Amino acid sequence: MKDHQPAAQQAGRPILQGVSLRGGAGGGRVALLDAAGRDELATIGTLTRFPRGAILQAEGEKISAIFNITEGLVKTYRLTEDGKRHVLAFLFPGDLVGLYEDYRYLNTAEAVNTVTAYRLPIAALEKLLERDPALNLAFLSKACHDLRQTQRHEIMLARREARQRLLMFLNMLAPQASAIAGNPQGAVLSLPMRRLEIADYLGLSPEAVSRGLHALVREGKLRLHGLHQIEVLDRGDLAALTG
Amino acid sequence: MKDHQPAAQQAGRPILQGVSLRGGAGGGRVALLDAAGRDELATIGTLTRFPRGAILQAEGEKISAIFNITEGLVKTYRLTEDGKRHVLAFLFPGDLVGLYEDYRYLNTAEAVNTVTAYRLPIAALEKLLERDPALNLAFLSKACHDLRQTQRHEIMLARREARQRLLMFLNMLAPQASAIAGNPQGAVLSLPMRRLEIADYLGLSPEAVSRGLHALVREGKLRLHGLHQIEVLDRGDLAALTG
DNA sequence: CGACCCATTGATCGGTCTCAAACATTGTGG
DNA sequence: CCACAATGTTTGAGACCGATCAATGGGTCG
Repeated sequence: MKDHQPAAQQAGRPILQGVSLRGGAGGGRVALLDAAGRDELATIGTLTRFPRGAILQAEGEKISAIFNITEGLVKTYRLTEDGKRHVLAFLFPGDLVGLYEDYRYLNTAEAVNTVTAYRLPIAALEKLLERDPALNLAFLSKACHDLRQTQRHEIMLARREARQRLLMFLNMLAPQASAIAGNPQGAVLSLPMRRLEIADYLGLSPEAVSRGLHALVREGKLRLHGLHQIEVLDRGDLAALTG
Repeated sequence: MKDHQPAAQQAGRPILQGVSLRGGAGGGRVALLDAAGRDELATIGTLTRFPRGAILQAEGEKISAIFNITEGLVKTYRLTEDGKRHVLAFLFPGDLVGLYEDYRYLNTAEAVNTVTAYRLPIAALEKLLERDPALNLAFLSKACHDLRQTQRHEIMLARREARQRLLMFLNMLAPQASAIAGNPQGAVLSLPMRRLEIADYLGLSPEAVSRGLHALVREGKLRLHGLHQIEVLDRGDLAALTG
């Protein structure tokens, strides 16, 4: 139970988090920027606030800035021609939003709950990256982190059964879980997103998500406290699926 | 990793390809390194040759170097505890192999056919990245490129029907296709990998891949010339799924 | 040229999607 | 503060699609 340290995040300053390319910290998520780097980003950035449902950036839109989340949860998604929506990632404080190609956003980014984020104009950011190698390295580290994360997501999607996708999903959220007093095996996961959003992330129907979760409850591995709090009773089953 | 031999010098020079972060080239895949950058990599690198089936690096192994492919095709995969194999990517000349975390490879990389690649020792590469901002930026560009590619792959996997996954797969290979003389609509795709490898990449059984391909043949959209050459008769259907 | 591996084809089974309806939660205005 | 309305969630029944198992045919490499 070493995690749970969002203490480092003041809502007022940029912060970049991820697993560093250099080892250390036992493979845990750490700050990729020192104070100087954060100050530099703060210089060019503007703190912005988004209510739930707000679109930070839309697929195909000409890029003007990327965002660094300091509070709240953001989802990025893409729409397919048959009207389905695929959620590519849930982004937390310390993450960057705004992958682009040919200076156009690839995905739509939407606030899942109330979000505060630093808006970093792309032109200023590029100049900064050109002249600050440390910042450049931090962004490279972050990109590699996101790449690893996306690969894990991909492996989740390759699982055929809803049950296993759900278990891997819960496992990915485990690091962010708060420990339960008196039960080191258990933890309470906070899921701010709706069932439909989970379904779009897992490539399932919301019905399948619901059925899967309740099946795990019946098996005695989970307990639901409302819709957005999940108590993991046996963390062993989850850990087995890290692959 | 016992079956690799140093290769002749003329087999290639380091080359890094991808869609640049800066626009230009109409979003096409371009060289991310200038001559100077390539020379720098050549200085620390060793050209190496791998026969089909050779393991360039194994999941969980302590990292010693990453590879820059100059010829041939590499697949990266991860094994799940139920014995299934998920292929994360097919890597072509101009690509990098060796994503790691905590200085251990995340995935296994295997040569699909005869491969030549530059072996770049990680320590030397890190030093180079520290003192050369241009190289650093090129690697950041490449990481973003791979991230976009992985997201496309993810969206493919989220498709429910085998037919659509196959179409998106062919569409991703389209840029590498050689045009057919006299038919601007058509192209010949080269698929060096086996059906099983395609299946592991698409999250399908090899039977489903076979059935899907032949269904497209029956519809008159494809023609097979042997197992590794696919002629695309109507490129329109593919383009519709760019996702 | 032969042996092995891979690719194809066929039949059955299982799991999720879909459609539909009951239920719970959230947000709103009186 | 409560009641109502609008979403969002859960549960059920049937259809569809790919996985699996099994067998045949074709390529490839020694």
